[in-house]
Amino acid sequence: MSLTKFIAGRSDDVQAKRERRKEARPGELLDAALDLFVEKGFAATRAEEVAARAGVSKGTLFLYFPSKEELFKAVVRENISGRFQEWNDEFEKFEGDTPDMLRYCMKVWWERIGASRASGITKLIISEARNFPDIAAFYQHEVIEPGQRLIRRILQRGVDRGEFQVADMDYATFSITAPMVFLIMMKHSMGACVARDFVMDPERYINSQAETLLKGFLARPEDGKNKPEGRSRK
Amino acid sequence: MSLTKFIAGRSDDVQAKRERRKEARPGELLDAALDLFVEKGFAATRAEEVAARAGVSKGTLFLYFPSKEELFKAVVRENISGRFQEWNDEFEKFEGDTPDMLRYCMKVWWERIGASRASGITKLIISEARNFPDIAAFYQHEVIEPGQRLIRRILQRGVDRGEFQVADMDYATFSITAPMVFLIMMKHSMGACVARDFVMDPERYINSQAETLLKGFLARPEDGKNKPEGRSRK
Amino acid sequence: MSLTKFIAGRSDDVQAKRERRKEARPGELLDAALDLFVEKGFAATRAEEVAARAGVSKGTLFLYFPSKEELFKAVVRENISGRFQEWNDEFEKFEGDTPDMLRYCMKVWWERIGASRASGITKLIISEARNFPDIAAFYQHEVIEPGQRLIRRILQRGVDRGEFQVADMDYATFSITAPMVFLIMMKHSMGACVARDFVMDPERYINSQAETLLKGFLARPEDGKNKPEGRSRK
Amino acid sequence: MSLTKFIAGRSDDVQAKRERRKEARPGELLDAALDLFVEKGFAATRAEEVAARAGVSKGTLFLYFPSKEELFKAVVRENISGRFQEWNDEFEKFEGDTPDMLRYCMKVWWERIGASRASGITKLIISEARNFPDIAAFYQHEVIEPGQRLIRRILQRGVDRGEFQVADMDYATFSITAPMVFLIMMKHSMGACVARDFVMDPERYINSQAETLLKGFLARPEDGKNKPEGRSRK
DNA sequence: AATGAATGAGGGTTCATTCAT
DNA sequence: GATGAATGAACCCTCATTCAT
Repeated sequence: MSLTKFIAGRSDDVQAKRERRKEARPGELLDAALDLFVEKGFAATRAEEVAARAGVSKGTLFLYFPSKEELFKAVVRENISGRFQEWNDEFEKFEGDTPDMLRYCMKVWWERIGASRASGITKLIISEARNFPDIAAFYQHEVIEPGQRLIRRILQRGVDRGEFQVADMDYATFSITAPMVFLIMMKHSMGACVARDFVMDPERYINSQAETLLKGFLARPEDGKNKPEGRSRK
Repeated sequence: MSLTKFIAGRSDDVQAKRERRKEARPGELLDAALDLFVEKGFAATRAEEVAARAGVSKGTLFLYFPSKEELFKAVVRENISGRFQEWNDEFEKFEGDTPDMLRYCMKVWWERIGASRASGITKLIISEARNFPDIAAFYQHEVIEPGQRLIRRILQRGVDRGEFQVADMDYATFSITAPMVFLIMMKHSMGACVARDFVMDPERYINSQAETLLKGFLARPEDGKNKPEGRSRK
Repeated sequence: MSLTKFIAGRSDDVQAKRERRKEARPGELLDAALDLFVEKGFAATRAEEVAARAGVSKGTLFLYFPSKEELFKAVVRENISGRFQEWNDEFEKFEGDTPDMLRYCMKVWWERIGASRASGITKLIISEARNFPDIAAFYQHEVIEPGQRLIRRILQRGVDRGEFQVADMDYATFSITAPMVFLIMMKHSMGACVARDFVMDPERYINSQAETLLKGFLARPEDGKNKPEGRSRK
Repeated sequence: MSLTKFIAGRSDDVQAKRERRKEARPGELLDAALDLFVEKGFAATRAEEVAARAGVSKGTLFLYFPSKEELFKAVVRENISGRFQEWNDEFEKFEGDTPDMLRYCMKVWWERIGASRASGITKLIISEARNFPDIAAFYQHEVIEPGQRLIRRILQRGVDRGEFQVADMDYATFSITAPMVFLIMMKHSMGACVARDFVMDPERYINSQAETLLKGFLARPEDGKNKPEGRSRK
């Protein structure tokens, strides 16, 4: 998943151990840092702790990243691989009906992002946005906007094929985004702290949410009689 | 309920004017602290800054709150509205149909929480949950669960009256919660950092979202034929 | 001597002790810092040590000076009081002959600068010039150049009154400056490290030097016959 | 005399070319170190930088010098010329008059020390004396004192031959030393930082200084009437 | 011998907290 | 009660030094 990890991955070959470790270092550090930043936030994470979790000393961390802030930025960059082109292609070739496409989209998002450690990044950025506005802007540009364009393209396909009826594209897009954000924040914030007498199964939630949204999007003749927005206040 | 409220003695009593400022101190500190904690997070907020914004000296802050952490907890307690009883009553007496009730519920949430400074608390808690698990648990208990019970009651009413068809109560509840969480995080995190070429109108978004969800909830004879969730279980 | 010291000087009045200490702090810190910087150089002086010598904690130092570098700059500024105007005036009114004037000038320099702790500043700046080029330039501007103008004025007076014969004004000025620099470096560098089997008496050295220079400057008819410089030009 | 010289084996022997670089290592390191120590001082010079400038790795530096401090001492030892015997011989054979001898002495000092990189050592030692008292003492012993003996011998020759009249031998010696120290400190400290609107030509300065001093030393019948030092003793 | 990755003690700086006034 | 000067623990970061390769 991570470029660095990938490089470091060739591990059982005959190679000087020192050499191999050197190549693996940045990846190990970024790994450790991701966990800790997600868990405790930027400020509460101590550089030494990151180093320790990566199995190196404090000094080594600063051998690879010039400052804690740069480490943070590297963590973000590392985990934002622009996978959107690939996904676009994948959806370009999708042949089923659009409701299935949306279901697949959300399922795939969960499997590849939501359920993976990458989701921590979103939590991290949302939590630290105000302290790292440039990172936030970068993320907006590199992740949020491409993601929303992808969703919008699916919705548009549904509309074009007469499958969906969408009153407001922008807000429909947010409707699909919201449960993802919600899920991530649950997973990494409240959910991590709360006794599990009731735990949500994210996959079921995603499915349930997809169906609920779909019922809303599905075009039907009688839909016109429902009070649509536009009613909308102020 | 709130310890801090108790200390501050802020009721609607009639107090001598000259006593006013002194009595108001803790409230002003909590106010300032809320703003700063929401804006920068717990760790990045300096005690002195809070004091300065409240117009008092650093020492005074510690006169009212024994530590920064206690200040944080007081901020949370102070701003966690225990208004659910009141809202329960309000909805108990609601006489319209349930779709209107849900619309009204979301609208009212936006007006009283989402649009007000109280929304900052949610952002704060979600961001800091991992560092303050007891606060998170407290919030879960005092806010999230009552809130969800309220929503669930509305949904149940719709089901009971034959207006809604809800396959899974829990996840339907989350469907209504998610856009609220999403809205708050946008408002206080990313949204605060990103150039406003496209800004969402939260009220319109809430409306749009309500309608989308409603379309999903609305009971109709043919609905049974839609593939329900449970389908793509892993 | 120091502005801050002067302010702090009003010490036996009835004043809150805390208040008084606050006013005295910067001066005490600058005092301690001067000693240590002169003794050990900038890098080898630890902030904590400065604080300790001033009788305060490390944190207090940074209450008054935002960084070690700013402390250094403050030490330099503090000790470079532009006394040259005052000295100019003093010499303007001088009524004796110019040889006496030069003798007086060097004597006074020794008493007021060379023998005082202010001389440490010169040593400090000369030693650290390469690491603080802006400080060096500042010193050049504020101290060296005014000092040399003063000396040059004296020499010019001697020439104008027919007492001196000066072939090259610039280099004559350096001839007077050199023993001062020499004396300071001896005092604060080598001299401080070397067993005192032979110690120079600075005052006698200054006198001796003055006489030697004066013999060189004294205009006499036969001087023309001495081989002047210009001879062994490269 | 020099330990480092011994290690480096740098004599004028004919060595195999391929061995050359290896054998030259310590010398190259000392060279680089001298430059950097002179430029930035001991503390501000980083071991890695020295190694880099010498074209080797950090580890190699510590292969030849057990510590940075030992490197410093080696730099000093290496560059402290024990040339005084040679110079003594040279001056023993000098046949001109003593004023010319003094002129020659200062000129030669400038050419061989002042103008060369060797002058950096003096700056270095003067700047770092307090942190390396043993080095300072060593320098005093090995350089300053032999140098002063040499000067004193010249002065004595002048006195013996009736060319000079010297009231105080010690201070006269310092009079000749001072401009050299002054010149070195200018060259390596202030002078390196200051805009060159006025730059001194060291050779001319040395000449000028020699003439000024000579005028002071030259014995003449009327000299007795000048107020000698001893006058304004405190 | 040479390398350069790794170490960790050391020092500058911050800031919550204390306490004399 | 209120103040703000003082404190010192904690943390980031540097860099001389070590050592496996």
